[in-house]
Amino acid sequence: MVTIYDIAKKANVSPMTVSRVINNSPLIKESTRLKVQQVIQELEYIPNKQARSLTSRETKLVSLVLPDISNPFFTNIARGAEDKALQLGYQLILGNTDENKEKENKYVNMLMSTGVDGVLFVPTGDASAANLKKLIKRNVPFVFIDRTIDSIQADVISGDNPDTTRQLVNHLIELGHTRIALINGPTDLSNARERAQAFKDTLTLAGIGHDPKYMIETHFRKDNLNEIVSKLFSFQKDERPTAILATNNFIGVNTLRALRALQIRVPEDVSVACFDDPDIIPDYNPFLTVAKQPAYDMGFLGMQLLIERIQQAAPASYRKIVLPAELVIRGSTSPKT
Amino acid sequence: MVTIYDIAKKANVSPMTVSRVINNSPLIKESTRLKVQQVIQELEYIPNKQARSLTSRETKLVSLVLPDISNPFFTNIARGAEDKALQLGYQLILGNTDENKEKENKYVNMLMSTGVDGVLFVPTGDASAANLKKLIKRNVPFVFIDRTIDSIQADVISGDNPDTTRQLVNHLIELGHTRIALINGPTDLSNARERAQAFKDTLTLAGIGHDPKYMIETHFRKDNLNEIVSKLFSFQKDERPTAILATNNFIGVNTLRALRALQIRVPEDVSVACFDDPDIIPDYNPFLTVAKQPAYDMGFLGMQLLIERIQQAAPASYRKIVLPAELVIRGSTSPKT
DNA sequence: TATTTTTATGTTACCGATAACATAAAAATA
DNA sequence: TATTTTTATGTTATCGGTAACATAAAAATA
Repeated sequence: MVTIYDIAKKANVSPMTVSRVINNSPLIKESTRLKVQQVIQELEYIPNKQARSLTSRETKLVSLVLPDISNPFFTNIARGAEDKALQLGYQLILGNTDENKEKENKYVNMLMSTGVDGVLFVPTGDASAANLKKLIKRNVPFVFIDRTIDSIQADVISGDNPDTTRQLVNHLIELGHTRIALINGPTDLSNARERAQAFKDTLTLAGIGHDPKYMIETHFRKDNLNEIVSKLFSFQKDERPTAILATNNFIGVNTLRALRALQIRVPEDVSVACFDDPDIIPDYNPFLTVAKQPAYDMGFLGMQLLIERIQQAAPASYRKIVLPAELVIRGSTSPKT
Repeated sequence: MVTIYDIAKKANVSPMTVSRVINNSPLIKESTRLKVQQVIQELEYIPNKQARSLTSRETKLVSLVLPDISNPFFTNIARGAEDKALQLGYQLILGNTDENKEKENKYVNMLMSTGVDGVLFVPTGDASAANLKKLIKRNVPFVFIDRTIDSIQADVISGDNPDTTRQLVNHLIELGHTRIALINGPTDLSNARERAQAFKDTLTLAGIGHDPKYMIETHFRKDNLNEIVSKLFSFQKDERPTAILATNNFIGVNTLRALRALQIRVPEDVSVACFDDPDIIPDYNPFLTVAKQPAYDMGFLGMQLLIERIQQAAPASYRKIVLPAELVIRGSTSPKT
């Protein structure tokens, strides 16, 4: 490996002079600069970042810890985050937690050892607090994305959960639905809690009221929901839901599949809407009515907040950026029959 | 930051003893080991990987350089690669080239500086050779995934391009199509070349023959193909293609969109099939007939080959693993009318 | 008990860069 | 020309680990 010592020897200068040239120090004579740069070119020298970070105390590495990159919502977040990171000279380390606290813990430990300068973080649940406290102790800044942890202060980028829920529920109400079921993620996640609350509030405000039997809690993962859905439809005919709101794309698709397995037609027998598009390149005939959260922008802005924080260019008080979603009405929702 | 020196002082041993405990050296007295481990726990010591890699000459970082993580084909590759990396104790740095040689070059330079132990590489084209030669010079192993570069030797994981093309073309032929157009990626990419060749061969073998006017070259990116498609349909009626084969998912969707814009119906007026599903969670009613390449496995196996290579556990001769695709027939292809 | 061997621990130097200080050369001033 | 100031370069120590060698303590052997 070519080092500054090799360059120094060949250029007849001290290693420190080479270092100065590399770092564009202004106190270098033009002739020396040229001579050294020439040798750098010649030997194809590339600075060793590990050595550098030992003194500089920064690695120019950041991480994005999220549940599953193959969820298109997170795929877009990742793309936005990587774009911003590259633009600002950082490299992105990716981690998939699968909503699993042990995996999350493993990543946090590895990342601290690797010395990442900061983490864009989608927590797996309230138990993430312990992991985040480790980061705080080590002075590793992080930014919450999509979800927060009440007990931990940090910058936040999230969708507008109350407003988005309201949009979706009101869309269903406008179609004449009154028995609307909510299939939600685990309520130890802030976004699931906020969506559940807004769901109830919106129904109450519309004078419909809510009933716990229509509010189901499951996971934000690919899963089989046959049992849950069949239970919803085991009610008496005039008690069965005529619409289902799924609080993320995986739940939306899980629900569609369960309905198909149970031979319940969509939208004839039941309307279905969800948060986030399951398709990243909407196909010819996308089917699901969704509220599209601006995932790419969330990743992009999140990375920006993070790097500002890393470079101490951020205000002392934590920022919370809430982005609106766009309702896209498609074939999976129709007027109540 | 807590270092081995802090541990050493508190435990009344030398830093080297601490280092030995951390690395499970067998020459440590049990009582010392316990004492040191106790202090490590107490001070929540975490080893500094940068310092370590300075002597060990490995960073336990690997990179995946691909065109665009938001293409579901590559999303799945990424997920597979990350899973394997984590399993073997490596962290994954992600890079999106957007099929752009300059971006690719930028990543390669950054990665060498960062000191990644290896790279899983989807080259952007023949011009990638220069970048790869830099890696070779620095002794950074890499594995090709999806595409190769003729002039560069390395392990390879790819789909079975000839066989997959054959499956798709034969499916169209069986439906009665004879005027089949190919909308392909740039033929300075090995996969595009192989697909073009197999396309011609399959048609020839079927006694249909091929015509350059039905073979279009474009990009493997999201793009507007209105012009290209409208040209194909500007032929006399009995010369117009009745089927289109797109060589990746983006081209497939681009084509569908162009056809819709031109009010050409699918599959009534023209059948469309492509490589790789555009949807990662196939929606309720996926439309496109596709050949699904096993992207997750490609990423997983690719990472395995790479890490074997890094750890010098690989055979001297380069390995090439070719994985078959699965034809999924859906509504975008139908018998010729 | 003295000597050798084994086991456990410590010392020193180094990985590749840079910060902080020291010094030499050149330019400006007296 | 001598002295001061400025500019350019060099030296030394350090970041946090570990390899290689050195040495001390304990155990085994003579």
